[in-house]
Amino acid sequence: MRRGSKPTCHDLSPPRDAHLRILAVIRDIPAGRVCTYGRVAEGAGLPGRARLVGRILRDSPLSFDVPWHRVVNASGRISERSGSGMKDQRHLLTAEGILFMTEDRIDLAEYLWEP
DNA sequence: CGGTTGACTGTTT
DNA sequence: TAAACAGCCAACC
Repeated sequence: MRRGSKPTCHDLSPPRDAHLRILAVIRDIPAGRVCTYGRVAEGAGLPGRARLVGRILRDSPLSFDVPWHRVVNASGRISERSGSGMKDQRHLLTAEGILFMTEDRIDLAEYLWEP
């Protein structure tokens, strides 16, 4: 390896590393449970950055490999987005045995998983 | 380089 | 219970 000069990908933590940690946390959410954006961020060592979690699920192609549908907002609702993946998310959660408390709300007291 | 945006959240009306 | 507000910060003009 060339000694020199170039910083490499293992030095400190570029934003990129934060993305991977967030995806790693989401990957650990067990079936039949959910986690909130804020808790995922916290579990990744990034307190207060819930929006970053949402951004990554929206932008990163790697999000296809994690149970993205188990991430809901702090109100126990599915966050709105440009497309209509919302209905799919609800269907996936229901298929895992999660029951909705009301038309659009999940009971976090029962299903919330914490990293 | 500065303003806008947004799969968010806790607090305050 | 619900809406409005303020704080948040990386990505994107």
